[in-house]
Amino acid sequence: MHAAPGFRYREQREGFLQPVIPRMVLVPGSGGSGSSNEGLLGPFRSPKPPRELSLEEQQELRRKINSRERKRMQDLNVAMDALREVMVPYSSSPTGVGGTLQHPYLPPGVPPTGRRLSKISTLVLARNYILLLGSSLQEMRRLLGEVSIGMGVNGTVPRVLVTGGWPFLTGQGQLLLSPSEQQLRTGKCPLLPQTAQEESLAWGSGSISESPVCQCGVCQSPRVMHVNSVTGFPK
DNA sequence: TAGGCCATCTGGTCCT
DNA sequence: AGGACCAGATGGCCTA
Repeated sequence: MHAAPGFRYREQREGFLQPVIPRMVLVPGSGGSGSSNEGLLGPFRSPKPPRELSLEEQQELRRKINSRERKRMQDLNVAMDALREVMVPYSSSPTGVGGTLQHPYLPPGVPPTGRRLSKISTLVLARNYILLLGSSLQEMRRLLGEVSIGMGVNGTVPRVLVTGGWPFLTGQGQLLLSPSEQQLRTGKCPLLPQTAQEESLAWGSGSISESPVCQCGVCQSPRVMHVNSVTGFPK
């Protein structure tokens, strides 16, 4: 495993349960999410406990529940790591050919930190990546359409590229910019819509502010993550 | 030292 | 009944 700064794997320690379980049993109404049944003990806060359990049974049950939850979160982290592996080339490469490599999903001038992506950053970047792929696909379809029309050739363009089969952005709100275009727009996030119309299409209604840059501070990426409505991938 | 990020525990809710 | 999922609480580690 890699050991990027700020990255750690917490060891499994089943003994960690020991000081926790008594807390649950001995401190009525402690911890948890502020349920209204304060005063009842541990896992049996429901109005009618199904059946009596000994202290050992309670502890065993709590161990099982904790273990399941731990496993669930670990599985989630495995999936998150798998997603990171896809995003890592775009998040942690310090250099590229001929000098620094611009992060394709971070605004120009914002260097990758070299640290492991946080969960939220991973999700935001992955989302932007998907949007970019969709835009690229759309652009490719458009170019292929022009080529096929210019050549007077029908049926030679892969059908999936022309007719769809994968969600993508349509209309004038294309987020795809060529590298040269991106460089011309230094200082702005390359994924930002460039016009009011694009703004409306990309962010939908109810976006948060007039600032062109995401205010979340995660990656200074587009505001799409704050849009209330489901991301539009019109067919 | 404050803030960010994370793992874990815990109780509640929903589903099978 | 048991498992999955969720969100709040808590505490540890790390970085600026």
